[in-house]
Amino acid sequence: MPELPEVEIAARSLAPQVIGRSITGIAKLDWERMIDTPSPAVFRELIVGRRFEAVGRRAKWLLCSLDAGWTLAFHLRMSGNLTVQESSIEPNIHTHLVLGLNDGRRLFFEDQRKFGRVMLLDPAGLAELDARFGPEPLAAGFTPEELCRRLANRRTKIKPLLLDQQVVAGLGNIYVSEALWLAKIHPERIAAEVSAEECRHLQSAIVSVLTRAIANQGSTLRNYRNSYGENGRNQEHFSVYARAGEPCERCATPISRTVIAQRSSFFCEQCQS
DNA sequence: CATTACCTGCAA
DNA sequence: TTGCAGGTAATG
Repeated sequence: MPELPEVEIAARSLAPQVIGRSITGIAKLDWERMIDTPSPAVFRELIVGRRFEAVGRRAKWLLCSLDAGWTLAFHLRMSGNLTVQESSIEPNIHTHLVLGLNDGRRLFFEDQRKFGRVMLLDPAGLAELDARFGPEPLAAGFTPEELCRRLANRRTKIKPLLLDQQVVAGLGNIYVSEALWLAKIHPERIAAEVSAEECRHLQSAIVSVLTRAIANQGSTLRNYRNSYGENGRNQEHFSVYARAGEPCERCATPISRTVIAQRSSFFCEQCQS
């Protein structure tokens, strides 16, 4: 899926297209299991007439603030896409939710693999969601010291630990591999054994990898598009992800691929230790 | 910690 | 046909 940069770009591109618009109705909903909460019946009832006031992000959730304190939350998981389409465009078989907007356009939630989720939250529900995640890596609170504290005493490998959304919010398989390469840390290192200095490098590597990905409009491997339907370009700038066998850009050693905690991991065995 | 489940499509 | 894919939750 979309990781933090892709969700951030999805939110930024969606915002100007929906803010101030109201939801006139549900034009299509053919996979009710994607509505996590409330029940699909209640969701159908509450969503009509709601007005978009803001669009943001927390971890990998895209959050639409609606009137009356409601939040419409989307998780794109592996293959989800949110786009705004003209009234003449018909949804395809992978578009499972279509919301009508009062400017005649429609918001499409397309999701080939059907892992995506939608929630309509009241303020308490939103607070509960927020509490499930660690710090936002691009916010002021994400300091080297904060990251160090979160790695301390953890006997697990650094790579799966960084995928844990309670440790740092929004990282996924691509950007963890990229950040560990930039920080020259081997993905199988025990988290607690990462030194304070390495931790500082890792914190700054996470920030720069994510910042660059956002500047490049996110990474499009397969399904990801922004809310105008446009591809990201960051996949052209990967240093290690999906580049097994290609030369490391620092030392020319072929990039390795291995499986750590059931996920593909890419790294340079020469310059990451 | 690992395994399985959730889904579909694509490339080897 | 098999394995793999940007994620996460629920199991041993």
